[in-house]
This record gives sequence, C-alpha cells and structure tokens, in this order.
Amino acid sequence: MSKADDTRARLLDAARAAFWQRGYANVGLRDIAASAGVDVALVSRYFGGKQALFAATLDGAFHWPELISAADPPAVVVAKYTDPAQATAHVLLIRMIAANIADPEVGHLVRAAQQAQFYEPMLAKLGGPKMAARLAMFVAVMIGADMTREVIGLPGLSDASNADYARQLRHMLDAALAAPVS
Amino acid sequence: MSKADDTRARLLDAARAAFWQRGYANVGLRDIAASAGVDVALVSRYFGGKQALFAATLDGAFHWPELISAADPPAVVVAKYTDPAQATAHVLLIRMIAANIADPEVGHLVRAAQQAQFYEPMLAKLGGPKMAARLAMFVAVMIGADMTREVIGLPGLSDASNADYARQLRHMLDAALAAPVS
DNA sequence: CCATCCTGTCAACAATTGTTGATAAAGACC
DNA sequence: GGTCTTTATCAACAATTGTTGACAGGATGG
Repeated sequence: MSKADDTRARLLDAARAAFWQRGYANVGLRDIAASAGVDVALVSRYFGGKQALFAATLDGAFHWPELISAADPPAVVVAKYTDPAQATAHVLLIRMIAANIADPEVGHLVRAAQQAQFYEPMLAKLGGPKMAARLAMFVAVMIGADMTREVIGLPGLSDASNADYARQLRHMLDAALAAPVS
Repeated sequence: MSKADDTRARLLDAARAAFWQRGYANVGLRDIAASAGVDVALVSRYFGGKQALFAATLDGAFHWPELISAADPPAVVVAKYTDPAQATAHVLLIRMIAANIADPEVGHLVRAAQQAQFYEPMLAKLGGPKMAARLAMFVAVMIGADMTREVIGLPGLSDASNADYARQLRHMLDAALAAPVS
C-alpha cells in the first residue's frame, strides 16, 4: 500500500464516521481532514470533491450476502443482534440512512446504493407472487423498527431487552414476507 | 390580525415548507425570507433565531386526536389514504421526520415533539400488557412503511395502488398492535 | 548528481451562513 | 399636525463553506 493509498483510506474512514453520524450537510471537509490528520486540499485531489467522497463511503455499504442467500431471511436479520460486531455495524448503517436519505444533494446516492446493492439482488433471488411489495414491506419493517429503536428512541423498543426486541422484530418480519397484497 | 402577526405567519409557512422538505441544515434564512416576501432580519426579530423558527414549525405537527381517541387505530391510519388532503399532510410529515430526525441541531426537537404530542397521549389512552412496546412497533411500521414508500421509493410499495398499499399496511399495523412481546 | 514524479502544504478565492444595530418608513393616537 | 410606537429596511459583521493553484519536500530511477 502506497503512501497515497494510506491517506485515501484515512480520509475515507474519517468521512464515513462523520457523514454517517451527523449527516452530509452537517459535516465540513475540514472536520474530516482534521480527524484524518491530513490536509483539506487532499480531499479534492484524491476524491474529486465532497459529493464524490460521500459516494465513496457507500461502496459496499448495503452489501449483505448472508441475507440474500438465506433460506430464512428474517432469521438472518434477527441473528444480527446476537453478534455485537454485526449489531454495531448495522446500527451505524441505520443511522446513516436516517441522516442522509432525505438530503437533497446526496439522498439519491443513498437510495441508488441501497437499491443496487441490496434490494435488486435480493428480489432477483426470491420469487413468488407480489414479491416486490412483500420485500419492500420487509425492508420497511426492518428500517422502521431499527430507526424507532436506535434513532427516534421511543420507549418500548429502546427499553426492551435485545431478546424481547429480537422476538418482536422476528414476528413482524415474518408477517411482512407472508403478507397478502391483493 | 396585526401586520406583525401576518408577517410572522408568512415566515412560519415559508419555514415549514422549506425545513420540512429539504431539512434544517439545507435551508438558509434568506431562502425562507425571500419566499415569504420578507426581510431576513425579521426572522431573528420575530422568532429569536433559526432554531426557534424551526421549533415553531413543530407546534401541533404531531397532534392527531382522531387516532388517539380511536377504537380501532389501524383503521384510522389507513383511512388517511382515502382523503387526499389528509394524505398530503401525512406525507409532508413523514418527509419532515426523514429530513430532520437525525440532525444534530434539531433532531431532539423532532423527537421531543413526537413523543409529547403523539406517543405519550396515545400510550396514556391505550392499555394492556407491554403496550409501550406494541405501540412503538405500531409507530415503527407506520413510519417505516410510509418512508419506504414516500422517501426511499422502493418499487413494490411506491408502485402499489393506494388500495393495495392500504390493505397491506392495515395488515402490518394489526400485527404490530397484537404482537406478543414476551 | 540530476531530473522526474509522487505527495503534501499553504494561502487565497468567492460564496454563503446567522445575527445584530442603526436608521428609515408607516401607522395610531391625541 | 405632531408624537410616539410599531414594523421594515439595509449594511455590515465574523465565521465557515468547497475548491483551486502555486509551491516545496521527498522519493525514485537514470
């Protein structure tokens, strides 16, 4: 790994941490550069600009092969909460969606990445009547529940133990995938 | 209504339109003042500052008496989609949540307003075992589904007809309220 | 040693941000 | 009509934004 690659990586890590947590519009390039220990000008040099740097943090963000190839998708989602490392990563992703999905400048990047990396591969794998609607509701429950728990923080989900939460989430995910649509 | 009240109202309307759509961090006070046909300085004079202006747009935003006093809450939520005026207002509120819930400066205001105006009154009205968790999941489904449909725009929910969507949403809301948690 | 390329530093830029204070215009009241 | 209060205008402020170009240090290869 060359020196430039290292700098690129440091910038990318710092950018992910900042953008994902506080949202694209609330982060300045000088924040990122400072916490990466490099000069601001290198952002434009190595990535081309702020938007491109944000876009780079989305590479593989929604890549989730275990879920796509799973025989029982709800089980895979719920199992995430038993592995601390996976759980933390998942919460970070949920926070990223919450912080950037509605941004006029980068919201479309988030939507495109989610659709290309996750939704479409998963839809291609699954089959069945009205599967698009059922899968969309599956995603809706997953995002809605985790966001209510981790971002909004409504008492009831945030106060529940991980086991209780996993059980309730599992119930809802099953209902979503099995939901009749017509 | 005095002239000042009119100006205040014009500012508030313009602020709601801008903040709710594009998010607090992406809106400048000059944008709002211009589209209200008013000078920028009047924002600080009449509201005290940008944050206070945003906070003012949240007054009564989550007030939803029909739902709180309803015998069948899911039915009330779903019925919203048959009344165009109500539906538009609801979509605007969902977009507002998506655009501001994770903002470091005003996210806590959104969370507090939702909890005080909607969640707590509703929880006080309802009763039953583990009702906080069930109500939180109810909110999670409502927000998750509408956000997936109106903000993320995943094919499956956005392509569904209003009738299909209402039926599927109804099914999920019932499941959420009835879900066993332990 | 010299030349060339990679990498980083620094200063400056135009634009935009929220906020403030002085000043002018307009309306109400006697 | 003169006076006082309300309302609006304007200019300026310090700070921050993303981006660029000129320059320097250091490594690499001849």
